[in-house]
Amino acid sequence: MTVTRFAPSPTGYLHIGGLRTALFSWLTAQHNKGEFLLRIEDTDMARNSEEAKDAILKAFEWVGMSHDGEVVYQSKRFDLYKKYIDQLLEEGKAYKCYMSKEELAALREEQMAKKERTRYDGRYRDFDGTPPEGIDPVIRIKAPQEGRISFKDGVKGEFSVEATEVDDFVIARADGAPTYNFVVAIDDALMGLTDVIRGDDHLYNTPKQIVIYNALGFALPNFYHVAMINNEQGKKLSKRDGATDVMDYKTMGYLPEALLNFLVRLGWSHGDQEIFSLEEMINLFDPNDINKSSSNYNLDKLLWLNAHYIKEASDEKLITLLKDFGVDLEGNEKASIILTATKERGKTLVDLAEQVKLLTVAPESYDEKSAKKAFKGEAKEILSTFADMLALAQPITKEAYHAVMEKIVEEKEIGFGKIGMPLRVSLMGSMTGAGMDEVMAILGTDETIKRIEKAIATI
RNA sequence: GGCCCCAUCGUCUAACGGUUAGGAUCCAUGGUUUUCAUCCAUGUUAUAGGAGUUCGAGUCUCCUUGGGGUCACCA
Repeated sequence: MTVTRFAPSPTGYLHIGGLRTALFSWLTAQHNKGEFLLRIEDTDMARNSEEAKDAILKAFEWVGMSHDGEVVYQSKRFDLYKKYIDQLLEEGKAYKCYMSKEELAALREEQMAKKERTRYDGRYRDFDGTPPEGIDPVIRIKAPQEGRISFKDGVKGEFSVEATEVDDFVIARADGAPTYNFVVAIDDALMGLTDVIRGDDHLYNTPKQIVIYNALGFALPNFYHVAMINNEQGKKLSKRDGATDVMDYKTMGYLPEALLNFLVRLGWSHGDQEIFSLEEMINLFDPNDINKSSSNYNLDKLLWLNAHYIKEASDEKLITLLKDFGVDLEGNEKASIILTATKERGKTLVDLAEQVKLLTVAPESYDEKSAKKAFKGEAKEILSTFADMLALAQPITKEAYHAVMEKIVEEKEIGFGKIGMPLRVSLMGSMTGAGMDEVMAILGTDETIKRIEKAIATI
């Protein structure tokens, strides 16, 4: 059975790039009817935070990517890691290193001065003398000293490094706490991972983890190292490039399906297809099809996708979503007609909420340019006559309102714009928006007349 | 700096070594719409540069350039 995972460290919010690799992992699991596990990498007690962990979990909930089984916390597995450290020590595959941090720093500086690669020199690898006083040793793994460490990567292809590139790295700190590369290898193996899909910033951790897999006799999973997402200039994505926190997208009025559709197309494609439902993604996704090159983040496409998913969304769904944006249409008998009049005009839920408010809340003021253009000449008189005609006709449907408009155009022998423009500004405050007949049907006769009279008073 | 990875329209991407280098987005223009938006149609824009292999290179090789990653008792 296919088992994949996402393994964030709880030091901040869920990053948009992290969500993409998580999505790739999740899709791989779903496609193969396998499992997608979640593991919190909280071995660094100093940097962890409970809030960060909750924020990550919340983001997953929002996008609807559920994980299988219980969330695994590395901080609760220290006994387990300790057992493996002791085992390696016993088998002579790991050893205690008494080098102080100062000595290590000095060594590093020396190597840098000689423009060499900085690496531990293995001085305690075969040490059997008397250890120096007052130093709590770290535990280092005996990494191979010659040959190459190689593996097949599903994205990058065959990948290998010189064994000399991997030094005897620390697997347990002086205080006994295990380190990242050590616990990742153990957990990935013990949790039964078949496919490890992660950012390619982990590419160089893989040889280290392979050293651990080999020392402990674990079978290797398949590795997929996905290239990073950069900003539009091809530079590393930072906060200055806009939102990097997944939950910011919720605040900005994006639908999770739009965000996921956007992300799945970064580094992956299926012919000319742009729109993917979750089901289609699951059916079509294969991590072996992930592109090697990094991709750049660009908001245009996300906005386009979001507009698409808003147009597709059902009224019930939009009613629920809009509640977070200050608009409550629950129980409003005109909800449906309001949404059909507005949903094509909003690229985000924020936009959509504004459009809805234009209809449900009378304009406070009139856009200066629009008013100047619309409230001139005989506009005042036309509006007044129109209000009278409405009061008399008491139309209800959109068609009935349209008939009244046609009537005034005919009787006064004017163009449609002569009534349309001033009416629009009176009702909406500016010259844009939904069809007038639609708007009036939503407002109702009383409210329409009220807004017209208010406008007339300002002319 | 050492080691490694990457390179097609502005952006996301497609193209058994053989296509007029395709689609989407963006932008522009036109149509529909009394307006805006939607929708539809049309158009502009790309194989980073240089060698080589080949009858034939976006695709294979090498160099250059550019970008990225990584070199912790962080994860």
